[in-house]
Amino acid sequence: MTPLGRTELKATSQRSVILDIVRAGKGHLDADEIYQRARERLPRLSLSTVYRALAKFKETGLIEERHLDENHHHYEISHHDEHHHLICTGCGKVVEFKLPITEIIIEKVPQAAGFKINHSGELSLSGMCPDCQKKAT
Amino acid sequence: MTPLGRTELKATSQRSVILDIVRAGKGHLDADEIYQRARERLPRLSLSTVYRALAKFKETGLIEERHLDENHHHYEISHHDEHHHLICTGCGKVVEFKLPITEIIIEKVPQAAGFKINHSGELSLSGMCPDCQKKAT
DNA sequence: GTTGATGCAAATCCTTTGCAGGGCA
DNA sequence: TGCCCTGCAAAGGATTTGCATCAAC
Repeated sequence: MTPLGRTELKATSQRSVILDIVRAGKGHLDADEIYQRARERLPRLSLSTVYRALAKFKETGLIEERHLDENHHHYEISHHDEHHHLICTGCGKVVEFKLPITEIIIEKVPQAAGFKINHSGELSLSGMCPDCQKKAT
Repeated sequence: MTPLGRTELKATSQRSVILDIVRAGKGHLDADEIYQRARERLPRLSLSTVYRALAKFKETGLIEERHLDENHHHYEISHHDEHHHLICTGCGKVVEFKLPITEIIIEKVPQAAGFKINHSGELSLSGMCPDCQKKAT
């Protein structure tokens, strides 16, 4: 079986399909969406396998868990640059952008002095995109 | 019964106790913690009342819901200035700080142009505080 | 052959809802 | 009085876990 990145995880077909889907999903899929898509290729797949695979991937740093909204998680392949999300409350569109928030904070926030902020610092803002603002009028 | 801020909500003893606790909790209590504390004063209180009161308070803008961690919500009295949280992964300490992230983004992120970012934009970072870094060595 | 991964079902956690009774305006 | 609020119990969605089986190393 093709190895999964450079991890020590046992490579199974389930895992490679799941990882594939997360990769193709451009980062904004939740567990259930991943499950639905994976099932088209592996009809006997179970949801718990999806959760367990995602947990392992997260543990080894292959993917990251995001909290775009309040009720469940979304997953994306780990990037190495710091990026964040802006979600339109109108149409649900997700805009990804880069900004070194961590640096900005270290620089401007005295209370953060000495804190070792980890890479997974995440910023999710919501707002209304130009299109939806027009529609709303 | 003492009115609850300047809202039109019906004032009940449950609600005033709950609001009191949220206020005293300095913003980092979840529903169950609020429930436990409120029960000391109102032994017959039910958890659903807590959830319903929090929902109402949120709706009227009296409090805000935060997503400091992955599994449940935290509540705090609405502030009028934009502030964010830095959570220590070692001891769980929460440091609040002020920073006009929204402005910074509008200014530096081209993709955000035209977006109307709403006030509730929130940033939660995690990291390790100086004390915990020492202990970890 | 071992060890870790899977599928299934049941369990758990957090939150919401239905309903009948009760309290504030 | 009328309407909103409450408590209780049951329902709901997301995620986790126990267990026997199975596949990767």
